[in-house]
Amino acid sequence: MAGRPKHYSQNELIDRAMEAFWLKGYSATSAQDLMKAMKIGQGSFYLNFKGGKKELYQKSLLRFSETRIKKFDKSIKASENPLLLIKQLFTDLANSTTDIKENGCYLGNALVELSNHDNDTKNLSADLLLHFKQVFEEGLLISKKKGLLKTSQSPQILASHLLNLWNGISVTLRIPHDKKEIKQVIEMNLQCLL
Amino acid sequence: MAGRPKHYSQNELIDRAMEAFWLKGYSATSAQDLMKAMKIGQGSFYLNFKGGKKELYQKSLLRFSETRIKKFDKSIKASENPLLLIKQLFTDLANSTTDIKENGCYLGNALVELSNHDNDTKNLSADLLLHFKQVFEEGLLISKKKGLLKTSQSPQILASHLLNLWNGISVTLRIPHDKKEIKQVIEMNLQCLL
DNA sequence: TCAATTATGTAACATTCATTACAATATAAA
DNA sequence: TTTATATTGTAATGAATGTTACATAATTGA
Repeated sequence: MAGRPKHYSQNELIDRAMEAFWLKGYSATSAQDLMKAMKIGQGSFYLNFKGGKKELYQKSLLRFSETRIKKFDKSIKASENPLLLIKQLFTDLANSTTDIKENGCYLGNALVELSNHDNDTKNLSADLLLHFKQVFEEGLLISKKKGLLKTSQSPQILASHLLNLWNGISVTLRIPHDKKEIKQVIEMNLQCLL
Repeated sequence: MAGRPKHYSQNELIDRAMEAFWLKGYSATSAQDLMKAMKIGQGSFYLNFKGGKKELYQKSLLRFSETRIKKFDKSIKASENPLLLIKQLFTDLANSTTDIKENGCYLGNALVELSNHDNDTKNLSADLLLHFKQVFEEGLLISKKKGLLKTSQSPQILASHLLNLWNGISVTLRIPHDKKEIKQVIEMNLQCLL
């Protein structure tokens, strides 16, 4: 117990690595890219992440969930009208005011790229996306109790629909498009939340 | 003009390579994987595809479009009721009777994996997906003329919705799910085609 | 001040990667 | 049969990969 102090916290490192991974995906982001993004050398890299690149990536997926999705979860639970928050999430996505921009969903990208050749990481990203879906369902259940959601469609199916919409838009935004059109599509897809 | 005859047609090679790419994606599929799948050596590989792996991949994307999407296009144009064909496409997707199974959309995978680090290939896959969308729109226009599509929503927006639904389901299917639930989601999303 | 401990930076490593070079092989036309 | 031409298989190449080893540096507690 003592020793030379670290320059950075591990979470800072992970956040910087996440930026790099988000930009180019897992395979195309080299260990050198990562160390450059984290501003550390190889020594520190393999000291902090003994599992190397793969461990770092998985930790970045977890951190993504534990920051952004948890944040959304809390705001849903604290909100007077969760339906509005959900709608806002999607209009923000279309407006690219979030940092997702044209880089897709961080979890969805992992799911697509690593399916069929890294089962551990695939399962991890899938689990985290399922958690995202649960947050949707929670918001819908609360809304239903409050009388804000009047449709007879079950919150479970609606949550599944919302996760699917999220996955779709995250991909569709990477295709050249008219913003208005995407917004209309989103609005159409949210009509069921009445 | 003479010389030793080829063992295979180039399209046969591309089809076999496509299987390999579909399974593991672009980066994770090595040139050796490809030659093994195509059952040829390095000599033949670089003779047929002078641009190497990248050229082969792009040709596989084009071939995907020129076989499957064109096939769908023709059946749409020949159909009495294009709406039914569109619905069938999605229910087939949910049932995984197509060869997409859990490997996602071949074009969508390319779009997601290669965005932000290979612009040529990204643009190619995006273009081909836009063509897919046009086929949807065509089917909707025909249906409207025939009086099969009664909604006031424009075919353009509906086509955009269908492409987005396709992108979404292709990703969502990779998450552990209940088939019934996905089918309900699809049905809900096709309600607008009335 | 010295020892123990932890972090950092550099050099080296083995492996894999996509690709090239080239000799051997097989066919068609002359 | 010979010549020209095209395909195939093998060996080799050079660059990039992720990772390990280790000497150096910085800090705390004794």
